[in-house]
Amino acid sequence: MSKAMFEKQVYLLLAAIPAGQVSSYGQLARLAGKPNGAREVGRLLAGLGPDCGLPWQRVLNAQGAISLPRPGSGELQQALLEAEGIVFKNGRCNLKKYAWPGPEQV
DNA sequence: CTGATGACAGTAC
DNA sequence: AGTACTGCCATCA
Repeated sequence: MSKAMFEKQVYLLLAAIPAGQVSSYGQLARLAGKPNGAREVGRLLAGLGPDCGLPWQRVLNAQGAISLPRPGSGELQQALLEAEGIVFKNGRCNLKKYAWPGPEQV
């Protein structure tokens, strides 16, 4: 039951991330109610698929880098984020600058 | 049930 | 700053 709520919260938060901003697995997990459920968030996104209709590409790890198991998808994600205005630096972006929710949202 | 794995995170060196 | 180890939680063999 809580599990369903958790994934629902994750979907909601994911859909709430505005273009040009990114969030981390741990951040979403924390907002969803699981401070240490980062892995569950990643598992959830992995089960969704590339065309689930949600901005899964706006979710990065705590280092602001792409953690996709398949390099091909990683390239796609980076391209999508760059199309939204995210500037990548050596495979990483300024998480502090694009982090959501930022200090102004909190 | 036990052990291993994973789109992670935090701390230690 | 970059690498290594450990911790958490859920799923799979």
